[in-house]
Amino acid sequence: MEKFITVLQDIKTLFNRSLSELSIDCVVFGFHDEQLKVLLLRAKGSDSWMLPGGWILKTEHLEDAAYRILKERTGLGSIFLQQFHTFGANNRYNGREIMARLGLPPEQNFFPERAVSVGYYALVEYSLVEPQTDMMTDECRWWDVNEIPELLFDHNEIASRALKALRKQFDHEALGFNLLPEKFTLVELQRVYETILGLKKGGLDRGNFQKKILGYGFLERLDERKTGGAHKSPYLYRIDPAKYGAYLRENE
Amino acid sequence: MEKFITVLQDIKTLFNRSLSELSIDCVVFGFHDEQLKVLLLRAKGSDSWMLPGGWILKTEHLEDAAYRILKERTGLGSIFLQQFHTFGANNRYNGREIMARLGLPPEQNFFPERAVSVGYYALVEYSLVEPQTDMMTDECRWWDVNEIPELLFDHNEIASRALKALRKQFDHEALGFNLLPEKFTLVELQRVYETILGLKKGGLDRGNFQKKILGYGFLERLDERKTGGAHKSPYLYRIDPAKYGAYLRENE
DNA sequence: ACACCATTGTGTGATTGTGACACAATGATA
DNA sequence: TATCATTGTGTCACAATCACACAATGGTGT
Repeated sequence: MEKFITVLQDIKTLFNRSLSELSIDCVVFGFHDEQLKVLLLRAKGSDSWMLPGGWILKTEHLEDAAYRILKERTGLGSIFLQQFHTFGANNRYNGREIMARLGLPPEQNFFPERAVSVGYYALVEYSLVEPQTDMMTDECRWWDVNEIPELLFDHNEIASRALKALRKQFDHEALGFNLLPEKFTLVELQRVYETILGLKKGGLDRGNFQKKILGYGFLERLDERKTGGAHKSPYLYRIDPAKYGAYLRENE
Repeated sequence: MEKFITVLQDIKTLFNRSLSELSIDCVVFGFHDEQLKVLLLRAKGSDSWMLPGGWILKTEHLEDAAYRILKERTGLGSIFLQQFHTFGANNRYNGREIMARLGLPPEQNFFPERAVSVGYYALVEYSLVEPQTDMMTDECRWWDVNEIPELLFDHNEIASRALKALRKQFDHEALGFNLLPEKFTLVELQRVYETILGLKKGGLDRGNFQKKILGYGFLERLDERKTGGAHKSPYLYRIDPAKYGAYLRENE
């Protein structure tokens, strides 16, 4: 109970320093085992899962807040991060409900009556992430994107909308490698695309996919090959940062 | 001065009923004289122009707030409205600056220290709009999108980002008719597309444009023709709501 | 050591989509 | 009634995409 009171003090201090009506929620995507994954947190002392998120400090740029929150949860600094929608249903959140979930008297609610949340999605390299909990949660782990449980608040809607935004952006911008290690083969990249677009293995024609991706002109073929498979070993590729920058500028 | 005090009372009341750290700004697009137009407001007693916007009521859905603000400024109820970005630079807005602009002592600032703003853009039929001022402004009129003056706060950035978002959405969704009257010719629609995409008259091939648009399958050709031109009179078209709904569902 | 096999790198031909252009039809004008 | 800008529609070349083919290759099993 002592510890609980300390936590509540922390929260009160946080609200004093933050824009208390406005939060950020992040949908962190990773790729592992030929599956698209999402990072979720379990609320302290409950079975309820939620997206990583937090309040924006009064002195803080919105985007900096998103980077800070992701850094706290994943340990990663350099991340592909994209704002995709702001959620403002007037019933999407309820301070009293949170009090109740924490086992506190709802009538003493000190959370804001209502909050609007800015949604970001992130693409990260799965293997580099070390999921970390915060003071409100006691578990943080990856979930398969097709097996997301019922989440708190409107987080299911946020997650599904993030996936939709991700798919849309994938259609006309080359982003797949953000989910892969620095060096990767073209077939690995193809699996990322197939998974995100909801296709089965081989749903994209291998030859055509490789021609298309290489046609963008920002992939650099290394002399190195990936060994270990019982077959011809494929070349490894990596992003050429200069050429990728040029590609981004062309496609505005 | 009496009136001023009344206005300030109004503002204080408004803040008590609203999420005071969070505002909405709207970029209202219209089409007239073969030009894309934006609706701007002039701040009371100054030469400074700004976007229509406002605070979100505590009990109000974010999207309802955007519709309310647009209704107040344009008199229109049914509008194509699209959230496109949320602006959260920590220096984008300054309560003291507003006080100064209103000719009030900055140290008595009662505006929020900082505000984040959700950006919406709207497509409206130019001829139906009756620009209306509010208590903070004394002029409201259309500006050519290429002649937007320097605006207050970060409104220039919001406007240019809205235009970018509009162009992007135009690329892969049929929206042009939202800017036109109920009945229109295909060449009128073509001019809308050319203007928004930044092309000159005839920049799109007429034949190909018509085939493409009609190929979407949601335009209904009327028996009526548009007369008055010194040439063959073109057919009028209108949206078939049922078929347009089907088109939207297909394209997710 | 050697045949085998899944996979890779690359090529080819068919199909589809798009862009450039052509032309007869038409409605107002003089 | 001839003229003319504009409209409705069609054709054709070219580019992009798709479906498929095949030799090359690195590991596996005998």
